[in-house]
Amino acid sequence: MIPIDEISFDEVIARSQAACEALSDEDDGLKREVLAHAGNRWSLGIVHALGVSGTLRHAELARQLDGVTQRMLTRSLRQLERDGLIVRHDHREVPPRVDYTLTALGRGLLIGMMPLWTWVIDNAAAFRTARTRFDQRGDGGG
Amino acid sequence: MIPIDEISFDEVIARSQAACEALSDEDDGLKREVLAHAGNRWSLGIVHALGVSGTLRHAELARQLDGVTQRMLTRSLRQLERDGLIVRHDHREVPPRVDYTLTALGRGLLIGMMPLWTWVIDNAAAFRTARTRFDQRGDGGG
DNA sequence: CAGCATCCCGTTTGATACTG
DNA sequence: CAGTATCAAACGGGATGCTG
Repeated sequence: MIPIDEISFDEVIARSQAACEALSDEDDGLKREVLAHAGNRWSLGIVHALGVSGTLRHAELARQLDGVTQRMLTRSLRQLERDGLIVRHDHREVPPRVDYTLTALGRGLLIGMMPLWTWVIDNAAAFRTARTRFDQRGDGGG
Repeated sequence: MIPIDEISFDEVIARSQAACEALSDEDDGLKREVLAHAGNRWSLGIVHALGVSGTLRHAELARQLDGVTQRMLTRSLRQLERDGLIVRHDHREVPPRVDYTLTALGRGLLIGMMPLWTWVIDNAAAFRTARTRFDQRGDGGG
């Protein structure tokens, strides 16, 4: 992977350029799609919960993502399944039993997200500061 | 940073857990917020274009993000500015001249996104395959 | 317990026209 | 050229009730 601390910003730009060029027009949509799905209210929580627990049932996920409705949970689950991030296993039993697991792709997402999380944590304060300054600037006018 | 290739999935999970715990309730919202903004149709393209070109004017951005409307470009720009990712520089000239530049925070985003892009590139085919299989499975059922 | 169908709302996105 | 205002469409998200 990329030892980010050891490369210059120009290097980053070059890599970013290369990465974006490697993605064709269609893949560019895919890129945003991934972000959009990840930006959904529950998708990330599902992937994370599944990553931590390994396998979870519908109700268990509903409990861990406290606040989610069945509708949205099912929706998110389907989306994630369609994206190949999770696997749905229907046991076909009389008391319905269905559980979900992360695929290799899903684990890859978790891994790929890590640097972003550490970045968010590291810059959470900066975000708030920027936002506050922007909000206050509305008065003084620029 | 994290030499991802050299750590196990369990390690990733542990780190992910730590990362999620490090984010408080409020910060958790921030996390999704970042993803949501990044998931916007144009935000990512703007950050990338700015990262590559350094400084761009409104019209130049509109050209590079071909397909964007003035409305959405301005909106995305404002959002990005509010998030502290870009800086707006109004030259206050008679033929209006305004240009935008990435902040350190914006460059950080670009850096943090890199692993995710490489992952998307590496797994673009897997995404399509998964989606296709999911779509076809609708017939066979079970 | 798992999941689907229906109705409903707010936000995002976009096409068009207008201002300085 | 940069930005705003308005109107309309698309989508995400949610509450409720029903099925197997």
